[in-house]
Amino acid sequence: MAINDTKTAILDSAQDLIQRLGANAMSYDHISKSVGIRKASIHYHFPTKENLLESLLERYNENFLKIVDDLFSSSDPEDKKLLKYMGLFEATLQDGDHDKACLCGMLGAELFTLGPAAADRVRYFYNENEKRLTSLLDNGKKKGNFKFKGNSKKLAALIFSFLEGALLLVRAEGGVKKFQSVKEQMMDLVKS
Amino acid sequence: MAINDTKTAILDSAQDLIQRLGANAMSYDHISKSVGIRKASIHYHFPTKENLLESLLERYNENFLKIVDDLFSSSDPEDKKLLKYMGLFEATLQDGDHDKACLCGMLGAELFTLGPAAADRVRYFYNENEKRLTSLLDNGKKKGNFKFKGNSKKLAALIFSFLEGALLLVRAEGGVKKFQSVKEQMMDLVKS
DNA sequence: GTCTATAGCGCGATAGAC
DNA sequence: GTCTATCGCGCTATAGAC
Repeated sequence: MAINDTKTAILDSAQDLIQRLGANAMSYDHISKSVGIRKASIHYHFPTKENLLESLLERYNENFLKIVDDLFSSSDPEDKKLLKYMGLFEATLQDGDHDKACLCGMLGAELFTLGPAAADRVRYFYNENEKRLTSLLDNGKKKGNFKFKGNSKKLAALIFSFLEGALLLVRAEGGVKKFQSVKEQMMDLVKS
Repeated sequence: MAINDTKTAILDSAQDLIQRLGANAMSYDHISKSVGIRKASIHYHFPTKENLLESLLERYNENFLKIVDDLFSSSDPEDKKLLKYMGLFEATLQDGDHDKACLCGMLGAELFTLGPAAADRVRYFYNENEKRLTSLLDNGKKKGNFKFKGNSKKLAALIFSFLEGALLLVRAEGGVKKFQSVKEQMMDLVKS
């Protein structure tokens, strides 16, 4: 197998495991079984678990933020962009074998068990998302696509917390259907 | 040491560890060091880890819901009750050594690694909180203490998701101060 | 680049003395 | 009720053959 294909397969497997079970329940053994190579071979590509986590977060952040940037630079009105943005989280939930939370949401719970480099990448993901949401809300409010009391930065943090929390909680009960209904409720709140 | 004192000390230590690090990073070894007894002695009180988790959740749910019930049955107006309810989560964050999330919020991330009895107790906590929030919002809307578009049940789920999410995320950056500011933003949204 | 084999540790759990 | 001692397993990680 070409080196990058194996690397990708390992990262895919690790990401799936973490999004369902968390980083502390993810192991080289699990990955090795799902990828079809031996534990020792994983160490060739990613010497330590901390190293694997860092690479995974780099890929995840880059991919996710790229999608957000494309979405937010489209010509849609701001309210529609927000709905689509929340749809990204909904899509995560339905990805593959189902019941996946956001990678960085899961790692937020386990934040104090991570190495400093991985923890920084989790923080980066939060900050970048809130930044982009803040300007979306700002622009939309100016144009009249949103109508809300309070300030855009605080509302951005609120919406992002809500999305990360909802993704975790609907896995316990309600699933995608419940996520959709609270998503719509969120839209109601920012348009009144 | 009297049996119940030791039991309590073990539960306290386990709860602290889980609220900071998660259930999969909590171990009998850590507890034994913090309580000052040997690992084997913990097994006398709680034969298995699953058993310990169930007892801990039973205590946590009972305590928390009792406080909520007292709070919601007071004579305060509904908006003040909501603010105080959100204050319970804020207090968790500042409890003891700091940076603690809600016990059931942490376990939500690790839900699929828990035994079925513990997972059911986590679900119970979510459902009971949303139930109580739903009727608070309903009552407050009727009396004019709240003004929001949409329906009370969905908004209750939204607020609860937000609180659990925010508690996890502000540990990465912002802490209590950030929690307070998004809490106020939430109040703004339900009163307009 | 992947393999076998193994080191070394921390984990949950048990047996039996006191 | 707490102790010492120990078991067996899964973990991350390394050495060295192919």
